[in-house]
Amino acid sequence: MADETTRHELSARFDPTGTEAPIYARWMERGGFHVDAAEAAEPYVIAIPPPNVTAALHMGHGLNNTIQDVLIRFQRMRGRDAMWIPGTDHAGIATQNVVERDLAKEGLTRHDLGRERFVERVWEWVDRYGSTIIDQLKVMGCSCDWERTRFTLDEGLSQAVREVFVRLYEKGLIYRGNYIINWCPRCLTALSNEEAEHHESQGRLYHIRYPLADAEGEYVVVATTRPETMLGDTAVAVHPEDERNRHLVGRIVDLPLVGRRIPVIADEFVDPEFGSGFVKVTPAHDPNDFEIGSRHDLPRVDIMNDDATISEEAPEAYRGLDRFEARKRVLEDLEALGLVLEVEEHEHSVGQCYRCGTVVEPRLSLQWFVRMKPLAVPALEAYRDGRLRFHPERFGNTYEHWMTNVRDWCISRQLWWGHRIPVWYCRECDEIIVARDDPDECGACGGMVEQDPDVLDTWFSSWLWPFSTLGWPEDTPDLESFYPTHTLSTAPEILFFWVARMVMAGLEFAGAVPFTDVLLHGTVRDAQGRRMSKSLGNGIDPLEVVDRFGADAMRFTLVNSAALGTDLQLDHEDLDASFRVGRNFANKMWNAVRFGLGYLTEDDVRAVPTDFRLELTDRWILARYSATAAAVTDALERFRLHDAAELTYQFVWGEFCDWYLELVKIRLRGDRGEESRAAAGATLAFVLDGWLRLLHPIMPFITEEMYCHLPGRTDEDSLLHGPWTAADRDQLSAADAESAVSGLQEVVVAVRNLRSDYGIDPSRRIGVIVARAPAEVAAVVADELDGLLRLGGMSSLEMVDSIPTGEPGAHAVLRSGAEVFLPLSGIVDIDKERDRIQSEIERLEGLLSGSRRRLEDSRFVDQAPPEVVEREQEKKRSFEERLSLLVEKRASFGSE
RNA sequence: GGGGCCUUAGCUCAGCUGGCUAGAGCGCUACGUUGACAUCGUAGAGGUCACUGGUUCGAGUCCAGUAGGCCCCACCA
Repeated sequence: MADETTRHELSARFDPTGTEAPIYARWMERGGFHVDAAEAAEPYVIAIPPPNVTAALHMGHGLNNTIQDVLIRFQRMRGRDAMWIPGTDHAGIATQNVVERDLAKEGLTRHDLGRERFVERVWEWVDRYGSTIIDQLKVMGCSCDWERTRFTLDEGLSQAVREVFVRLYEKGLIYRGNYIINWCPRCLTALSNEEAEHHESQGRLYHIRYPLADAEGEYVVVATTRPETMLGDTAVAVHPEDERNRHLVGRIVDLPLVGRRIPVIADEFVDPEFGSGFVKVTPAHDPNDFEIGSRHDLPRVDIMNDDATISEEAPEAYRGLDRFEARKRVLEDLEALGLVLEVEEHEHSVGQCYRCGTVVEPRLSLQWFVRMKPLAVPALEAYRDGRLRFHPERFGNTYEHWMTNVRDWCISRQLWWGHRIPVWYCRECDEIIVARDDPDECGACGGMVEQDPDVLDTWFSSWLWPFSTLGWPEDTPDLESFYPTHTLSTAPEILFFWVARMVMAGLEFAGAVPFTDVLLHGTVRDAQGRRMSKSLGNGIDPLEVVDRFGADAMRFTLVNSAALGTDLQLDHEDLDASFRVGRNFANKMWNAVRFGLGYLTEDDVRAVPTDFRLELTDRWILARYSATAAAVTDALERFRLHDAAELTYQFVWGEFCDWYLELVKIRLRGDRGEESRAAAGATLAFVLDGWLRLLHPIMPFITEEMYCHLPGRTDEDSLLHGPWTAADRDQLSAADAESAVSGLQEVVVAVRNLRSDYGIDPSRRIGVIVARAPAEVAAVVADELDGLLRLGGMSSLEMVDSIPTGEPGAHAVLRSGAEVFLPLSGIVDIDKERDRIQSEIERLEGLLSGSRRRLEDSRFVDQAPPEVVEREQEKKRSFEERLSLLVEKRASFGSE
């Protein structure tokens, strides 16, 4: 509690401010989230997708970590040794960029500092800001095993990275070579295929004439979207079976602007149908051309520097120009020579650096690669034989497709921040040393060695996360107890970057699929459906939300809005509208408990309801609770968190608060004697306690707070370790009670309905007559008469055999078959009543005729399952019965 | 060029293996200070479940096609 209010003076409004932090502190003090390997009999493990160290929490984190916490808390309450491994990622490029930007404010570049000092500087940054996001997760209530917090660049994980590199190298799965990679000219590093995001963009296709060297006035026409790369052309290719052009194979072309003489070659790659059928071949700047070049042994002319300016390999006129500047210049010059035949608008996809958005340059470069095919085979198998499951399932297709078509992974980065590549080159001989420990000298000749200057792709450490965090490559007890983990929850966009690669690494190095279930949640979007991003300024700060509405309200809203596999929309301009649902629900819960506290005693809380003489409504709410608990459990087991939220919400608000609390008030006051009070008290306490449990995974703070407030409990108590649900303590189902209470609800609703139809003053209490109520409904109506009268604003409720005729009033026939009659002489207007009844008759007639049609169709009766037919017959009977009563009623009005 | 998803009340979406007299929250309208809750209560209006065809006793739910929107993958210059 924020203030000094005691149990009996809880404020009418729930204010999470000041209550959440102390609760979290209590959990931490008791070591509530830690699981020791030695005592983990039945572990349930999630490894957090490590956020970037420099990141600040955004709603995507909010959603993902709420999901994980719900799962962890659910399993913890069920008695599993639930362990959630937290940590952060060093995020190579992203972090280096952040620190470089910071340096830039001082007018410095990393080169001014030099490598060593720069890396020190990044570490300082990490030490200063690195724990921010971890602290923020705590504010959200995340129950991670904080003692196990890891960082992808810490000592242990670095050892794992090195071990993996060496093993793969020794196995021949890591190699170094000159290939076309994606180069970011701003970050000045190579990128993997996954790190180059392809976006459709409107570009131009330029058709350019290349004169034949030996025939004046004859040309071949090539088409390109990157004209500047022509400076590096070393051939022109046609398809070997291209009837139109193949006679030119072997001829020589004069490469304009450059003056190089290049051959016309034949290669299968060329599509004879596209354009003129000629392709310019630039082996150093295009992956296809590289392949063609390799097949034909063409020279590779790299015309670009690292920063994408034109290099010394190109004619002087273009040297030093930026690639886009060079493009313009090349076109102008070609234009001047009359060699530009045509310029076409052309939509094509252009790769961009996933960190800075700069257009990447496919470029020949000497890099390190991982051979992926051999790793993909077992990873694919694991999915196909069901050891790995995706939720929603459709992502399995995506996974399968990527795995089947996986290409080698470029893992070297020309950065300073990251795991240094464990490779040394001898200065004296050709020896390459790949080692677990830093070598002092060349093993072959004793010469001086020099370490490769590059670092590894960030994902080269992330892909080891599920086992490196547990101590691998050491054979630790943690690894023994907690690997493989169980569930992985993440965003679909890192399926390839991370998830797929973790599966590969897990199988290759730790001998098992790293997790059995992969949960891919949706994207958080703004009110216009746009992705939330810094640049659009449409993000929502989870901390602000927690501040204003409480972590529980945020968590509930997120879970409730995110149906499995669907995106969710939140309005950054109207947080109140976005998080109202959760806040209001928390308030509702608060007040329901507050009400209970006014009546419940310690004995009630300790009692077992079935020890008492339960009344129908008690048995009803116990049955409803039990059904809800089962459904919620099932939903959580199936990762349908949204259903779990929805189900508890409807139960707590729509059944427990709206009906049970209302009906039980009188009994709690003792108006019906101690026996009745005690049964009500025991039931109320039991159900209250029950749904606090069901909601604890989603709303841990308020449920814990309320739980500890129940009579006889103290802050020493906790829901953290469950048990999950007490529903199985007793056999609680009660079909008779359920149909009885729904009959009762119908009566109340009908009365309210009629009152509203006739505009009866809410404060006016009216007498009501009920006839033909089924026995169980009659019983519960009799039992709960007081509550019923209050709920329907009635002065009396009389049960009769049949409704008196000839008396003016409003009439309704219920689904249970009961008739409700409000004698309202002077208020009820005959015409209106007749119209009302007439339209109800018409509605029922429609339903009845549908029902009859079905039942008269022998195919339906013969082929539909018997229970469906039976249900249909019941429906028909009910429609007929209700209709006949209404028709009779109509007749009593006489004809117009 | 492949692959996937979406189209259900004014808005945001549920509706998983076909049986629905199609739901929720918000919004809207009317009414309400009945001692848990106005962050509330009661009632109401609002839907040819995008369209066309098929399978089926039965389709919002399955299949095919059409239209619109979104996403992922892809070396066609």
